[in-house]
Parts: sequence; C-alpha cells; structure tokens
Amino acid sequence: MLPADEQAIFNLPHVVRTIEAGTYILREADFPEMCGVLVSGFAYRQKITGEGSRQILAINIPGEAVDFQNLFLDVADHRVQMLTRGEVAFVPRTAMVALCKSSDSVMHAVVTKVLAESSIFREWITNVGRRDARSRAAHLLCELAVRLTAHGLAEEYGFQLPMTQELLADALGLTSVHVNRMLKSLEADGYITRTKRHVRFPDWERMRSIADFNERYLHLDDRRATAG
Amino acid sequence: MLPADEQAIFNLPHVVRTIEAGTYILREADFPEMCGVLVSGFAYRQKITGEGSRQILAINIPGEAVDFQNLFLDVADHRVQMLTRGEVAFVPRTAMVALCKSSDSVMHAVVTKVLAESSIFREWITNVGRRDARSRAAHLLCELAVRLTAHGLAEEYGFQLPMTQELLADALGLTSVHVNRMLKSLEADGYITRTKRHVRFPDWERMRSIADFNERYLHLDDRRATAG
DNA sequence: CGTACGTTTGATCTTTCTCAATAATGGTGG
DNA sequence: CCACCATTATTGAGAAAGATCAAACGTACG
Repeated sequence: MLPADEQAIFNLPHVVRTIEAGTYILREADFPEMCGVLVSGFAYRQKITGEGSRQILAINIPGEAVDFQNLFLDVADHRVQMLTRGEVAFVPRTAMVALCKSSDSVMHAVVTKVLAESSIFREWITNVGRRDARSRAAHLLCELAVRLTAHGLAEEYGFQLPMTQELLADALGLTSVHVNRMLKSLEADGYITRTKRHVRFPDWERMRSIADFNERYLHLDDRRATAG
Repeated sequence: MLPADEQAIFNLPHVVRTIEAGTYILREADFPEMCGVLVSGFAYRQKITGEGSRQILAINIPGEAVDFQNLFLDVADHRVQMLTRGEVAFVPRTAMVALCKSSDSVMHAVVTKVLAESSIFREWITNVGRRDARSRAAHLLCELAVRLTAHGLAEEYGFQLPMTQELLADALGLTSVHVNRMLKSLEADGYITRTKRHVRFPDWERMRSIADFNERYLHLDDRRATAG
C-alpha cells in the first residue's frame, strides 16, 4: 500500500477504540457497518461448527485491516475477535467503499490485500489438509515469524507468540494436548527454542525445511501487478 | 454480476480454447498473463506439498472465472488444472485490469466474486480442520450441489459428481480409501443415493444437518452491498 | 478382449484424540 | 510482598479415527 493511500484512508472519518482481548469486532450474520483496522494488538477470524468446535481461519497482526474481507458482501460469514487487547480504528463502511470508488489506487491496494489474505487461506487449507501435526505447527510458526518481521514486529529469527496452545490448536485443526507435544518435539529436535511464549529459530533454513514453508504465498513484495 | 458487466467482459479481446482434462491453465510461480473464464467444463485449484501430496483448494464450475484470484498479484501461488475437458475463454490480463479500472461496476463485480470465493476458502479450512471425515465429505457434496443448482447445472437435489474419489480425497484432506468408506456409509444410512457418479439427496434437510451445511458462506444472493 | 483406471473391501498400523491428573504461570486483593 | 485463584502448560494411558498395504472387482474404451 502506498503512503498516499494509507493517508487517504487515515483521513476518512473514524474512531479509535481500545478493545479488550476476547471482544468481538465482527459477528457472524452481521451486516458489517464498520470497517476495522488494527492499530495495535492482534485479532483472529474464527468459525464455530455445528458440533461446537472452533476453527481459527486467520491471525491478524497490528496494522492489518480486518474487514476488507466483508467490504462488498452483505453478511459476515465468520467472526473476528480480539486475540489481545488493542486499539482498532473503525471507519464507516460506506466511507471506505466510497473512497475505493473514487481512487483507483486505494481500490487497487484494498484488492491486493484481499487477494494476499485469500492466498493465505489457501495455504491454510493445504496446511490443515495435508501436513502432519508437527510440520503443520512449524508452518504456522514460520508464517507468523515472517509476517511479523515484514511489519517490523519481530527480531531476527524470533518473535513473541501472541496466542495460547489452545488457540494454536484451533488454528491448526488439532487438540491443545497434541500441539503441546508437537512444540515439545520441535524443541527437543532443536528446531525451535522457547522462553515462555517467545519462540526462536536457531536454524531458520532447517526450520523452513521441516515446516515445508515457502513464503511466496504471502505475496510480501508483489509489485509488478501494481503497474498493470 | 449484472448482465451489462458480463457483456463488457465478453466484449474484451479473447480466445476460446478447448482444453483436455488434466491440462494446466495456470502454473504455480507463473506470472499470469491471461485471465481464464470457464465456458464449459470443470477446473480445480491445487497445491502440492514438499512431501508430494496434493491438496485441492477449490472446484470451479462452468461459468466461473478462474484467475480473478491472481488478477492483481504478481506470482501465482497455486495451480489451476482442468478437471474435465472444457472450453476456456482467455482474456489478456491487462485488458481485464483496464476494464476494472474504467468501470466501477465491473470492478465491483470482480471484487465480489473474489470475496465470495475467499469465503469458500474459509469454509474449507473449517471443513478440513474441524469436521470428521463423514460430515466433511457430506459438506463438500452439499456445496457442489448448491453451487451447481445456482448455476442451473443440477436437477432438484441431485447432480453429476465431476470427480473421482481420489480427487474428492485430495479436496477433503483424506485418502481415497477412506472417502470410499464414507460415501458408502452415507449411502448405507440413507443420506445419499449413488448411480455411477450421480449423487442424489433423498432428504435434503437431513443431509444438510449431518453435513453441518449452511449456505450462507456461498453469498449466493448478497445484493445489499451493491448499493453501498 | 485386454488394458488402464476407478471403486470396493479387508487387515493392520499410526497418528491423533480423549480423559485425567499434575505442574507452572500470571494476575489480584490484602 | 505474599497467598490465592484462574488459566495455561505438561505428561501419561488408553481409545478411536483415519492411513497404509494389498488385493479383488468393475467398467470404459481402444
């Protein structure tokens, strides 16, 4: 996103609110009136199945807009909830849509963000569908590390995990017990180091390999299409 | 999508080609030069993990555009392959992007399609991550039935399954052996009826319930946002 | 009519879940 | 600062879902 576009969005009418961990920003079946942008703190997207189990669909990190996925749809198909306490800037949806229509550049930026998140959804399907528990957990750790680093929120090869093992489990389609075992196993084999919730990768290439992680799907520096 | 928008896309320069089952329309790591629209036949999106197993990410049915997901990104992060023989209309990507920029209405339609497919990705994460094998298989059958019906490609409560059990398995994160057992189980319990690859639902509500299927995520008739 | 591909079935093995208990951690009020 | 409570992390044992391996059966099609 170009600085000018960020500024344009920032210039829209908005309110910034501090929101506690666990609070919903968007509920399923809501007609979303507001478009939220995470100023600080983490959020996550989730769905609950009829059986009552939860699947986490995405982790949103500070700086990300959480409602672009619903901007042009009527009914929210999932919920967005704060993972940690944080500040959210709410822009009226109509104002956001109007800005998109008036500025090619903003529209382009919004669509690009949406497509990049879409690509992450695809990778998650693959992760949950086809990787074994250990690689799957490792893959998520890699993704978070790379995305946080790209936003300047992680130091070299290490980061503060913003979630419990229970949350990790719901993101990975596993149980928390099994996530615990996989983390221990990754640690025992020297792939990661843990201090409380801080995770480090002593050997990034080795970790990357066991996680079957290739950051291409994050589209972190796709630029060419911008010219198109 | 409004008829006028469809017409506008149709008026772009394009070539229609008949493509055999199994042929790639888009390769991973390609810079997509063309934007394909399925005139007839089915396609699917897939990824291959480092271990060599395949995950199918989406089934595209006749009438759907398969490359909107890449329209504004530089590098394809997955592959699109023909599931059956069919005709694909290829529009130069630059022409498609230019049309989007010149017509709010087309851009809106494209973004809506992208968001709706994104929503399907989220449901698939949930399906693979949190539903047991039988419900998971049932859910996919329901989704295909509803989408095909919405496009006028299925009769009441029944449709022709365009894929082998092997393909189903790769879409569901299961093995084909287990998919076979789940289909048999669904059949034995009266949820479905099969004649070759034709599937019927004797009691749609009962099927819907065991599949934990709610079509909201398909966003088939979201209209309100169009006005926004 | 034989070959290739897809489906079905059985037997066994592995991964992951479930249940249950214990230990560690963080935050809170006194 | 300390005791207490709630949450989170860890560990073990047994159960279950799904994978793997192997083979037989069908069916379409050249």
